Formats: sequence, structure tokens, C-alpha cells
Amino acid sequence: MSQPLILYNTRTRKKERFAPLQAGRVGMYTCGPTVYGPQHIGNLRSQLFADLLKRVLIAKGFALRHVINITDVGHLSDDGDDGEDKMERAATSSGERAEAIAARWTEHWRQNREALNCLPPEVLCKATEHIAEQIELGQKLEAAGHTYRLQEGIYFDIATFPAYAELARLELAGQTDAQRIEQVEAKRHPADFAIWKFSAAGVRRQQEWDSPWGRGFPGWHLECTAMSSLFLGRQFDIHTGGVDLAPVHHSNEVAQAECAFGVHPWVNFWCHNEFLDFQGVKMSKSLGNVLTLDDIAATGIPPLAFRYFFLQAHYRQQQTFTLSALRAAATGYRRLRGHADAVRQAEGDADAKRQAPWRERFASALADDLNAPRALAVVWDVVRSPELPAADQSALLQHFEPCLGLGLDEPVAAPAPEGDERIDALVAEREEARRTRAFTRADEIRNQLATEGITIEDTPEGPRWKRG
RNA sequence: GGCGCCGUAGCCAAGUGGUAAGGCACGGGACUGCAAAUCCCUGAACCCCGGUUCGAAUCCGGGCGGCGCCUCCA
Repeated sequence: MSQPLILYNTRTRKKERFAPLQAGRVGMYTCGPTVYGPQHIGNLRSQLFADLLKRVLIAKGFALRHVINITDVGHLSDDGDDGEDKMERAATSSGERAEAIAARWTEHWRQNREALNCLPPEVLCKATEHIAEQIELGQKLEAAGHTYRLQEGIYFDIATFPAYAELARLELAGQTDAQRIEQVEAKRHPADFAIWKFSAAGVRRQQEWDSPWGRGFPGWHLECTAMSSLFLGRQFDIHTGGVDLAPVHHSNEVAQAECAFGVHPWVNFWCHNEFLDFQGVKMSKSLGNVLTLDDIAATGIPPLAFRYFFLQAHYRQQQTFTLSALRAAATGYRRLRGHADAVRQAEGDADAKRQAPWRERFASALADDLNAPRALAVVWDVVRSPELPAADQSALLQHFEPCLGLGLDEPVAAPAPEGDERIDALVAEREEARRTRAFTRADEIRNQLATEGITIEDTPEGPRWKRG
């Protein structure tokens, strides 16, 4: 377990040995949700990735401070720079206060994470609760000559930050030719971005604040820089997010931070997860091919089966999602969990020495850029090794669980006797029929219940039934 | 127009130079009155072509196909 953790760093495009700035302590920032609606399972993949990383860091013995932000203001709804704010639009169309919408979807997101066994962050911060810090950061940038004023707002001038293209290896020259979207014409460079947007003349926004530049609201990128430095300091270890964030959002964050704080590199390790593909393309709100955790739960598949599904692919690989692939994962997950349950009470002595090879293989899989699929293969090897005493199997599974977060440490929920009198009576009648070898009648009852979606399992302790 | 990723058995998916992990499904078997659940056994030479090498899924070149980013997006 002492082997070094190797992580792929987007900043250097290499797998690197992870070492924190301060020995033993890690500061990690994860870009959180924009809370104007539900998160889909593709978004959730980013949370699962960050959680896997967090769990492995903890297993490595690091003391971790994990910060996640809630974007509850300032997100534009469409291409270009004059899109409508997503929060404002959601509020306008539903007649609710923006705060109410933000609160509802923040809670929904939090419950999703909980259902997926994502460890809670040490700090969960909201953009609207740190407006002052964002303004202060903007003023710093302004004072250092990195901004200019347009009618729409205060913009960051990327020409003042030569390292702008570094993180995402951007071709800024080629970008000028692209011209695929309408830009704010007056911008000096298409990649310049707003740090503060003005409320439109005569418009009273639900979410707006006074600033030295005028009434308005902060640009999206400002919050992450302001809040991460507030909670993690001017330089920190790890920043995570989806791959799509690197070229724009994260590049902008870097520009703001390095210009305001005079540091480089601002963040040591940039870690990005790939997309979840669905129906041949990435799952995304704009394409409309989204599924939520609620949708999955509605099919009777437990949320943790989705976590298991996630662990079956490497985080830096696009993962193909289909419902049947998820069902397959759910079957494997159910069996794995059942096995963990079965060996938990095993008699006999566990022998740490005997377990060592599996511990070693599991640890090295995760240490190698979080290779969860390989780690899962080790898990199954434990389960399918008859020569390994049950007590050792159990000890190993419990040893793995803190990294996996699959709930292998919890008893499988009892088959919940639902107590439906009619069904109970039918099941009892079937039992009686079986006893008297009236199998035709017995099967008739079973088939009848099957059409209602009820399955009967005959166990040594008698029959059991369940829905689904 | 620029940048990047991927193409492994029916499906999901590891493997980045030395005789191809794992899960699911299928098939066979055990168990069962029959099923279900569970357990055991079982399958693949890696998109195509050329090259490097004693040896390539793994490196290089070309081709075909898919995806992503450069624009709100995880």
C-alpha cells in the first residue's frame, strides 16, 4: 500500500507520481453542479471520478480537504456571450425564486451523491455566498491591468497572460478563424471572457449585486478561482472536472489565479474524466439524451449498481452507456454484494499474509492512475478463489471497500416482506399444492403472480416473493 | 480550418513489445417436482494494409470507421 500514486496530469499530459505541496496533506477542488435542474448520470460520472480519487488518496493515508462548489448564478444558457443566465431563465419560466430553485436542485444533487456513496466534501461552497471575494478578485485583476470594459461587462484580456494556452494546449491563432459562433464583437480576442456582467439596462434581475463596475453578476469562471483560493490557498494540489472544462473554464480559472496571485503553476495536478456516451454520442443536456439517477431507480436498478458500472471502465476513457450494459453491471453487482454478505460471518482465522498478494494487486491497480477495472478484476479473483478461506475473502473485501464505495460492508437488505395478504395467501396455497404434489395448480399460481411482476423464490427457509 | 481520443469475443471493458484481465449474456452441468435464485465448467488472436522487430493488440506509416474539443456543457 506504500506504492506511489500515479496520476495523469492534463497540465503536463503525462502520468506523474503524485506528491502534495505539503507532506501528508492534500487540497482538492472539484467543479460542482449548476443547480437549475437535475444532474444527469454523465454529470454524475464526474462526481464518481472525484470520489474515487478522494477515496484512494485517503487510503494512501493523506489528510484531505475536498472543496466542491455550487454554481447558483452566472451560467449562460447558450452559445456566445449574450446568452441568458440559466438560473434566471429557470426562475422566470417557473415563477419561482432563483434561490428556491437552487436550493431544491442542490439538495437533489446532494442526495444523488449520497445514493452513490460519494463521500461528502469538507467544504461545499456556493457562488452566491462569495460574491465579495469574487469582486475582490476582479479588482485585483483590474488593478494589474488584465481587464477591459465593454458595454456588456468587464472582460479578461488573455493577451496579458502569455501562458493562457498552456493547460489545454490551445491553438489560439486557429481559433480566430473558427468563427462558428457569434461573439461579443468588441472583444479583443474570441477567448476573452467576462469576469463581471452588467445587468441589462432597465432590467431588474433576481440575482444581481452592486460592484465597483456597476450592478450585475459575476462571470462563471470567477467563482471557482475565488472560492478555491479562499478554502485551499493560493496554490493547491488537485483540481478535477470533466474533459470539456479544460479548454475554457479551467483555462480561464488558471488565467485569473495566476494573474491575481502571481503563482505558477496555480494547481499542480489537473485531472479530467471523460464523457459517458449514450446512443452513440456524449450524454448532454443540449443533445437531450440524458438519464438521471431517478430514471435509473425507476427501472428497479439500485444507484450503487451505477457506481459499479462506473468502476468497470477507466475514468479517462469514454464509457458507453446502454440500459442493458447497466443491467449487466447490476447483475454482477448483486452477486458481488451477495458474496460479500455470505462470507461476512465466516468462521475461521483470517491470515493477513495469505491475503497479501491480493492486497498488493488491488492497490497497484488503483495506484496506476486509478485503474478501477483492474481493481475490480482483483475483487472477482478474490471471490472466485475457492482456495482462499472465506474469512480471508471477507477481510479482503472489507479492505477494498473504502476505495470502492460499493456498500460491501453493509448487509444486503432483507427481502422486505411486503405483507400483502392476497399474495401471501396465494403463496401459501401454492405451498400447500406443492406439498400435495398438485404441481399444475402450484405452477398456475406462480405464473399468475409472474404476470403481476412478482417472483417467487423457493428457499430452504420456505418460499419468498418479491416484486420486480 | 485546428487540436485530441478511440476501434479487443454477442454486450460493457482491462491490457501499450513476449503465447489476450474481469463482469454480463449464451451453452453445458449441479441444485429444484419444474422453475427462480445460487454455484461450477465453457468462448476471443485484437478494424484493414504496409513497415520496424527474433517476436506487436501493444511501436511507425497509410486507409476505413466512431467520438470529443476549439461554443453553454461533467
